Amino acid sequence: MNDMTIGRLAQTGGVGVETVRFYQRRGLLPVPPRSGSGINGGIRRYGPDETQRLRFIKAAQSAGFSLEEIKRLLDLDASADRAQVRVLARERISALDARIAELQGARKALSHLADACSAGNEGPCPIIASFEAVAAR
Amino acid sequence: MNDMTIGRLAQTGGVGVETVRFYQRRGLLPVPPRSGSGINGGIRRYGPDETQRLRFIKAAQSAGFSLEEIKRLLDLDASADRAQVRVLARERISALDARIAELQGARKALSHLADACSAGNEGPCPIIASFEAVAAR
DNA sequence: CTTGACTCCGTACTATAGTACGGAAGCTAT
DNA sequence: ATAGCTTCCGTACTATAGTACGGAGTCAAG
Repeated sequence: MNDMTIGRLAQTGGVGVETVRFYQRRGLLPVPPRSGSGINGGIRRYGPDETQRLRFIKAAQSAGFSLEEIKRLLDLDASADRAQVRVLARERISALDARIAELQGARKALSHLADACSAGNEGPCPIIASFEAVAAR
Repeated sequence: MNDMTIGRLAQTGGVGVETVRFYQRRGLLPVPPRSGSGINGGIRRYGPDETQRLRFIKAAQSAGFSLEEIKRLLDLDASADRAQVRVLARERISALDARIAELQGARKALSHLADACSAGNEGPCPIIASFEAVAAR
């Protein structure tokens, strides 16, 4: 079951080997013991738990969590502090709501800009002004 | 009219003086001639155009444009290439739509997580699993 | 006409999130 | 048993977007 090398893990997780090692240094991924026959032990093996963890990291990143925050979430996952989890989740939901609104405003400004520049192919097209006309609302 | 010092400009633009200078180095803000009496001229003065430019930079940043892309937009603003403006705007709109959808998915995952951890204040609360349960959809 | 705040300038440093490098050791297929 | 791909490890480098620093010059007010 725990039979993946770091290369396979990186591959299934959709990241690079160096990224896996980077996450290990940051404490986001456990460093399994080395099971082998070399002087310093051999090569490390990984299982599906690590793959899931990698996927979680990516999902949490896309939610706007920093690696530092993700580390807190992962540490919390092992604990029993439900209240703290709720706090972090709600904080991030508020931040997401704000960010989503901001991006929707930006989208409006951009489509306004595209419209303003749609007639013809020549002549000035006031980007700064038309962008801000909507961004200001 | 063009009577602001760099400090006032930064203040009205809601950024730091060093940020203004940084933008000047990057070509995002013009460096006005120095009008003064010193050996190397004196102090630079800024007007409302620069304030507007600063606001544009912030708005464009919130739309996800990098400073490099913003520089292209500003350069384009001075040109007459409407087609190029439309391309950049539409590219960014697509990226925004994707990002908004992503954030909405993340929001769903987080509220799922908050729900899953809402009963009581003790006991395990599987962050990784409950986050991914929704993030995967 | 000096004091104190502000400007100018180059250079260096910070944070975040990786990415690359180089050599030694380990593993695997022939 | 050896060639050649991987792993392991520390260290260094990259990109993005600033932020800080130190010394010299400038400006306005008292």
